[in-house]
Parts: sequence; structure tokens; C-alpha cells
Amino acid sequence: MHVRGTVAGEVETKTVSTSYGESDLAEVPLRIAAVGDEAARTGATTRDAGSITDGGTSSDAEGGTIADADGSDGGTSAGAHLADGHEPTTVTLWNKWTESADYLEPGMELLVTDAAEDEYQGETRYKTTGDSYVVVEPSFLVNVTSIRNWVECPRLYYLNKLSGVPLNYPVVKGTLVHEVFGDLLRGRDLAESIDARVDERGLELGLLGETADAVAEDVRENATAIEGWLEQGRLTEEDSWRSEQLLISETFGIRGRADAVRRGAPVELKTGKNLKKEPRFKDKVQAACYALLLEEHGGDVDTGTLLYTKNSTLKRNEETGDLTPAKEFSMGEGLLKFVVRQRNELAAMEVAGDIPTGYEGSAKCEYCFEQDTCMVVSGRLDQESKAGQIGQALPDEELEYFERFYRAIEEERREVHREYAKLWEQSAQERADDDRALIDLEFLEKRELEGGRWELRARRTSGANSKIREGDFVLASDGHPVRGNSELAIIERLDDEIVLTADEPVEVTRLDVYPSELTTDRLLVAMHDFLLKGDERRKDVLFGRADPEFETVEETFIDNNDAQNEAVRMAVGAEDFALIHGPPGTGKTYTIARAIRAMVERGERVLLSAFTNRAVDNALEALLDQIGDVIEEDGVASPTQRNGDGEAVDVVRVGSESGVRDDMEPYRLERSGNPEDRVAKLQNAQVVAATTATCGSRVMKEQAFDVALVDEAAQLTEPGTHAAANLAERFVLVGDHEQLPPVVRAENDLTESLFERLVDLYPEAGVMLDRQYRMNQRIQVFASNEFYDGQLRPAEPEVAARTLDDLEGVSRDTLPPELRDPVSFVDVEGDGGRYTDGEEAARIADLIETYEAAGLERSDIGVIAPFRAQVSEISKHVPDDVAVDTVDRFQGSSQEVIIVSFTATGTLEGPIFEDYRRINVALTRPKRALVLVGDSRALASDPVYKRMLEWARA
DNA sequence: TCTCTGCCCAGAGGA
Repeated sequence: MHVRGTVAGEVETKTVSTSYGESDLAEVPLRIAAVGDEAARTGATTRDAGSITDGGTSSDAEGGTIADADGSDGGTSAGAHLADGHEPTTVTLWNKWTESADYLEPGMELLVTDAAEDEYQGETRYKTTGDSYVVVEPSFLVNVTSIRNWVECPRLYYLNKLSGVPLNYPVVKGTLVHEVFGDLLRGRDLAESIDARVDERGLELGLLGETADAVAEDVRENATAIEGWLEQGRLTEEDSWRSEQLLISETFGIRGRADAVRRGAPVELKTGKNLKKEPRFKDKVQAACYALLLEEHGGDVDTGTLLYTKNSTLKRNEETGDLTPAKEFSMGEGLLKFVVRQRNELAAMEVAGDIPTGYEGSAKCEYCFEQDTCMVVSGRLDQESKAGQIGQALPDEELEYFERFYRAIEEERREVHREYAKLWEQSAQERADDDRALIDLEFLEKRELEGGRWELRARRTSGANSKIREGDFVLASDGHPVRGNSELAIIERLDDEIVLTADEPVEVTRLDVYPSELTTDRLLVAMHDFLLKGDERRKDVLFGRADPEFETVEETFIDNNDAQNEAVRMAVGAEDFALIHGPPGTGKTYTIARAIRAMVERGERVLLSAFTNRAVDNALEALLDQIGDVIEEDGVASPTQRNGDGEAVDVVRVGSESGVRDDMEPYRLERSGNPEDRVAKLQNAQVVAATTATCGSRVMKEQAFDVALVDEAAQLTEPGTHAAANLAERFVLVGDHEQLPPVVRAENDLTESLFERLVDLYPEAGVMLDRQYRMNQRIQVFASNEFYDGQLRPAEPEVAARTLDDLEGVSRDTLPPELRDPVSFVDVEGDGGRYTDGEEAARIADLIETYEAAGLERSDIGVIAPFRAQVSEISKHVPDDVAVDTVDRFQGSSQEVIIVSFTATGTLEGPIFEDYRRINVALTRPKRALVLVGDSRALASDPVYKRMLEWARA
């Protein structure tokens, strides 16, 4: 039977004499969550456990045997122990599993498979058996490559995570050969595959200075060896192959993608050489990880195959050694258990937030090719390290900064891991309710595509929403993302009918969001680069050791708005950085565009970035409008724009097809194509626009800029801002810290943006744009007084006086008197719902009808609510062409009329109302009319909302 | 259960 629970106290380790001699044991006090054949193993709820039908994994079979031998039945004892699970139960871990016990701390999760029940002084206990695996924090999914790196050296694993892997040819070639291998397994023609795969990586190859022909030849050499070996196998035996399978083990807490699975056993491809008889140890470890994954998915694996393709390209006379590419080895239980113990050590360290020293492993530093890097990082970060330290440690404030942000980023990572665990810990319905899955789909068809991939189609049977979008990676399954038949797929189209592509066919009935650590990884690397690779002068300024400097610029860039003009001057003249504070409607996007144009005219190369694709595209559009004036004069309609002097300005948007807005597609840099051509396109671009996440990509990290301009900077974490700023000599941040802060999963230091910190630290390095072009004077008053010290004013009399009367066919006189003022309040007591309010929704529907009757277009009206639930409630009451959304999603846009639903009865409770920046955003979206709908008693209970009420009713 | 965007996934290799 399997035992699962939470460590409830200190672990006691001792050595005892047994009939086999001396043995180690560790006694773990465990608060038991589940005991049984299935529920405990998977950590699933009892209800979920019942739905599992295939009890076919080998460990289950063994588990059953042990339970029978003991004469006890896991299923029945489960209920008994769950009921009195408050008192910790002692679980004894024997022999080598005591190693894993060493990492246990109270509060950690522990799983013991195939445990035996024990009576000791009238108390029920559990102990490991010969078949047991002990898994520490099983819900923390560790990557196979992470385990592989960790086994090589824990410090190497850490360095990889911290500094990332830069673009280099061996890695790109290795990836290409793997892709071709996958294609061959799916039956694609070799020559065709090579051409297609090399073409797809045109941009990267170009950056590496490679030509398509040379790379294709190199890949062909390796791939031909594989092809030959595959042919041999086909001739001699009935092979069943599966390529590139993503596997998740909820028992062992491992995830990974096997290159190939042949007759149920893993095959790993390596592009390097190995002249020894045996595979390298770390390669065996990798294969063993896949074996564990495959066992959980119903296999029984006792061999692994390593394929060293370079072996077959070597000449006999070059070296004496074993030149056969394929090396098979048998996988014993000892290796599998070793791998699990290593995984435990890694998981425990990650969960505790510790940093490895290298002493955990046995690798010899003098043989390590990362020795120098390791010593430098250890030295500069003042970390204990087996390799030793070189260089001077960073100043204390920088070390403190590193630790603070490392901790914060790792907390974010653990949140991502919790998302993985929900794949099996939550039921399908819970996942769907959480918008993380689309369930109950009707499978329509599968179709093999050219190149061996598959197109899958399914239809929705309900109108349920989810956060899944086109271009996303999802787990497509025939029922369960982890236990069922499941493939990593890409959403190609998402209407009532859903179109996906995947490597292998699945009869899709369910789609789950596949969480990604990518953003977290990039934040960590960005912080590392800032502290360890960055410019000393920048650090002096950002750590308050030197003041930011500005070159005086006399030129007038914008002649009817002093603050905007000053902002452009500061942006252009900044030696270090400049800050542009742009409250709602103050033309910050225009100001950015003007500043970029000025920089480009000075011959500078500019990076334009923001957190979201939408913000990047908005800013890019404004820039194109500026330089676009000249195109129209010249009649040049191409992505190459011309500047004021008639010189070509090359603008490139870097991003994925699904991320970039359709009208910016002509500017998007396609990654595939001829390497020389691709790289020229990027290197010649004077303006490159990309999200901050993309700025952390290998391709973007090869680029250098004079200036980085970051829009919506108040919504970026500090490391996120570095991702863009690291690529440039100086930077300009544009944003408004009185609007919404960065979105982070955990409560931590990431919630304050670099923008806000610098505004506080160096107010003189910034300008606030104080003229707004959006709101009627009456609408603007509250936000101006409450959030901008009364500094925000209408840019022109026309703006101050704008009303609905200005719109064609609209007359305020036909509105009821209470709606004629630009700001009105509609008191609705509400239905007392927590996250919805049907009465408010109904009232809002009436209001929309009233506005329509007065001649307003429905598309001119927007409705804002604090909760997603209320957004869908309102959507049920109002026509489709009225935009209804959360505050968060309305940021950055505006409407003629905005109706705000407060969704609170009696009191204002909950964190959503505590952040006043959210009301600032909601109240500053309208141009001509704002209607607040809510319960006046609730609103009056908070001083800020009370002032808002007084203003609205005045 | 408060809000929620990014990112071709994970792994690719050197000695």
C-alpha cells in the first residue's frame, strides 16, 4: 500500500542491528493524508481515485502483493486512518532512504510507495519494504534535464538556472538533429525534414554566422547514422515507436519528454560521441527518469538505449574505441532508486529555497568545464562553493538585493509548480471552473499532416470559458491530462470548433492549460545579468551610489505641451535613465513615439518594449503613425519607413504569430528562412519592438541597443524591467504607478515596479505629463485630486467641455435628468452576492437601453466590474457589442461612456477594493460620461470610496 | 476562489 502525508515533526535517524547486520533507519512523524493502493499514490481525492480504471502500473501490482501478504487491504485501512489523521503516525524509512529523510522538514509532503503496515506497542505504523520508493514533495514536478544536471553537479544545475544557456552552435545543431529524428520516426522523408528544420531555425543560424547549406550537411551526417540504425531495427524485428512524448509522473514528481519510446523502453539521442562501451552515467540517469515515467504510464521497463550519432561519423583510424552508435543498457532497481533519491534532494532544496554548494555531489571540479564560471559566481555572490571563489564579492546592498529577489522569483516558481500539481489534484470540473481546462469536448477527427504531425479537431459542448487562447500550449487528452492518453498540443484555432496540432494523434475530449516556468526562468536570468554582467555605472545609479545624469537638450520636439516636450528632452538627453509618468489620457504613447523618432534621427538604435503584446503593439502603432507621415508623402508603403530626412528607418517586431496583432504582422520578424537574410533583417533594424519576456530570449540577448524604451513600466516587476534594460546602454521607463501594479502569483518583493522605486528615489529624473486629452473636466476631478495631487488638467478647453452632445445623433436632453451630468451615481442596494450582483446587472442593462434610446451606439459603451463572475453575470443581461470586462483588462483603453458595477452590498470587503489604484483605472476610462452603480452604504464605509460617492453625487 | 499576462514545450551539448 502507499502512504502519503505531511511531515509533522523532527525526523529521528539511527543505526540498528538486524539479522542482516547494521542498518540505518529514519523515523518520520507523518500526518497521514491518505493510505491505499491508488489515492495515496496519486494524492488525488477519494472521488478521483474511484475514477481510475487501469491499475496496471508495475508498482501498483507490487503494492497489491505486499498488502495481501500482510493480510491487510489498503482500501479499507484508508478510511480508518483518514478519520484519525490528526495524530502523527510513525513511518520508518530504511537504509538508503534515510538519505532522503535527511532533507525532510516539518510541513514537507512525503509519499512512500509499497509500504508495509506494522503494529508496534498497540500503535499502527508504516515502514518501507524492498519495493518501496520514498518521494519528497511529490507534487513538485522536477524536469528530467534538471535531474540530469543535478546528478552531474548540483552547482551546475544551479548555474544553469541562474544564468541560462546562451545561443551556441552545438546546442542548435543538437536540437535540429533531434527534430529530424522525430520526423524520421513519424515517417517523414530525410532530405525534406532536414531542409524544413534548418529553414525553421534560419534566424538563430544566421546569428551564429552559419549558412543553411553547411548546417544541413552537418545535420545530414548525424541523421544518416540514425536512419541506418532505424532501418536495421525495422528489418530485424517488429518495432513499435513513439516519438517525443511528454510524460508526467504524479508519483515520482518528475516530468520530461522522451526523445523516443521503442517497445515501451526509452531511447535517448545524443549528438556527441562516446567511444566507451557503456553510456555516460548522466545519460543513463536521463534514460532512467524516462523509465520511471513510462512505468507510471503502464510500462515495465528494464532496458534503455542511448544513441550517440557522432560515433558513426568518426573514422575507424581516428581513435580506437567502440564506434557503434547504439548502446543498450539494463536498468536495475538500484539505478531507479538512486534517481529518485537525487530528485528528492533537488526538490527538497527547491522547496526550502536553499542554494547548492556542490558538496552535495561527488563531481571533481578540476574536470568541469564550468569551473571558472562557478568560481566567479561563487565569489561575486559570496556563496559557499566546492569549486572555490574568485574575485571580489558584490557590495552588501547588491547581495541583499540578490537574495531578496532570488527568494521572490523562486516563490513565483513554486506557484507555477502548484499549477502543475493541480493537473491531478483537482477534478475535471474544478479545473474547468478555474478556467484552466475545457472539458466534455466532442472529438471530431484526426488528420495526418505533411511532415508527420497531426491535426486534431474537437467541438465544445458547453459555452464555458477558459484562459486558453490561440497559440497556447495545452495538454490535449482523451479524458485526463496526466493519467489518460495525453499529448502536448498547440491551439491553432479556437471557436466552437477547436483545431490543434500535435506530434501524435489523441482523441481529444479535454484541454488543460500547460503551466510554464519560462517567465520565471527569464526573470532570474535578467536579475543575474543585471548584477553580474551589467554595467557598473548602472548599478551605481540604481543602488543610489551615484545620481543619474542628463545631457541638456534645447531642441523643441512638441510645441503645444510643455510636459511632453520636457519628457522627450529628458528621454533623449538621459545618460543613465529617464522616467516619464503618464496618468490616464496624457498622451504617453505619443510622447514615446516622438522620443523614439528623435533618437533614431540621432542615429541611435532603439528597443521598444512593454510587458504585454498589446502595449508593445500600441506603442509601435504610434511610432509608425509618426514616421508614417513621411511614407504617405513618398508613397512608400512597405515595412521600411522613412524618417524626417527621407532616410529609411527599419522597424522590426519580434514575437510569435499569435502574440502580435494582425495589423503589425507585416513588421514581424519571421524566424524561418535564409539565415543571412533573417539576421540582416534584425541587425539592420533601428527600432526593435518586443515584450520584456521576449527580450530575455536567446535571440534578443544577442542584440545591443543604445536605448531601451519600456512602456507600461509600472506593471513590470523589477527583474522584468531589467530584461529589456540589460540590452541597452540607457533606458527610459514610461508608466503610471497610480494604476495597476505588476501581476504576480505570490505576495512578495516583485509587486513594486522598478519604475515606482526610481520615481521615489530620483523624482528629478522624471517628468509627469499633466495634460489629459480624454476626460470631461467633471470626470477628471476626482482622480486628479485623489491620485495626482490635483496636477492633472484637461489639455484643451474642448476636452474639458466634451459631453455626449458632441456625438452625432445624441442628445442629453432625451436622457433622464439623473444621467445628464457627466458623472452620475445609481444607488442599487444589491442582492448580497459575494462576487456577483444580479440587481446591479439588471440595472446596468436598463441603463444601456436608456443610452441607446438617446442615440448612443452600443459600441461606445463599456461596463467595468471588479470580478470575473460579475463580468459574466452582466454579459448575460446586455447585448454582445457592449464591452464588459474587469478593471484589469480595461487598463489602457477608453470609451465614450463607462458604467462601473461595484458588486458589493453592505460593506466593501475583500482585497480587490483595498487597492485604490483599481478605482483610479476604472474611473479614468470614460471620455464623456461615467455612471457608478452600487450600494451607497457599502461605498460610504471606506473613506476613499466615500469621497468618490460625494463627488459623483455633487 | 480577487484581480491575471507572458512564453513554441523541454532539452539541446561541451569534455
